[in-house]
Amino acid sequence: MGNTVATSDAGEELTPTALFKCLADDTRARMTLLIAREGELCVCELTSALNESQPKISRHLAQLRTCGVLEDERRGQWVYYRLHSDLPEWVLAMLTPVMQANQQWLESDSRRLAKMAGRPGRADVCGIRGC
Amino acid sequence: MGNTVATSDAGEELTPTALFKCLADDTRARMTLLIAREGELCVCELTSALNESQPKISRHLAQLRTCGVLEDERRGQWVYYRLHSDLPEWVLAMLTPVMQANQQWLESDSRRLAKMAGRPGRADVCGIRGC
DNA sequence: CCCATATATTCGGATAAACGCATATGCAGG
DNA sequence: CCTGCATATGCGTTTATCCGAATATATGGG
Repeated sequence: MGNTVATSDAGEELTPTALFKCLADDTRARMTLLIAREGELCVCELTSALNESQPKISRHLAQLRTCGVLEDERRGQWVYYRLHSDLPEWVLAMLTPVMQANQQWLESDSRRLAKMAGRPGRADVCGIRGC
Repeated sequence: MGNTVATSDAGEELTPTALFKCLADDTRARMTLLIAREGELCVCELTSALNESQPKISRHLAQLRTCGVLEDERRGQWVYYRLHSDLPEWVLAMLTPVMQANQQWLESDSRRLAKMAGRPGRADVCGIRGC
């Protein structure tokens, strides 16, 4: 089982400008806020949620990972992305109100995510919890 | 006395992406955080603080004004910029921790601002309060 | 009215960012 | 091993962004 935690460690220090640049794209902003809300999501979930091509999603994820905003972990055939565990406090303090106040902006994405068939690692098909 | 409050009103709604794009530039990020800290600053103060050309500062200020992040007010020969009074709460909630946690990142800018000679509307020359 | 200072805008040109498409890599299962 | 699904990356092109230099507008004062 190839479980690999990517300790990309962000290398560079995360300045305000660098962070804003990372988030200054529709795809990246939506993904980051979705991930902040859901805890973690794999590439195929993000592809469905944002309704974009897989290469596009993957390339933007790589950017967020390189910036140190996200970290990835492979579990079997899927790669899950979540907020980087070494993220400075102020980044979380910044992201939280943005996410909370913009739920409606994420609505169509979260609707597609909820409707997605065959989600890995979750109770599929049947949307009822504990089914 | 040509006092003019620019009610630019932001027109468009401020999405997370639009906001991040506004701030995704070193000049704009620095100016915005400096203004958030100082309350308001005029163009010549920002030009000194950031040590950049006046056209460059002015162009970036225009962008921040167009986005609805800043509002401007002319007082005599100077134009003062401050955070837009109609800014959604979540924008302030986002900016505040960024500003507070990155004082050191703003250090050289604030040092230049403090040392600036001939600042309008403030006690010049002598740096001592109540002088 | 003219000058000095403060600020805004226009114009090319250079650089970087984002995209679509094709392709490579990685893992699971038969 | 071979196939299928998930994910990543390389490449060429289009598009957006940023900049310096020059210039335009606005204000206040003699």
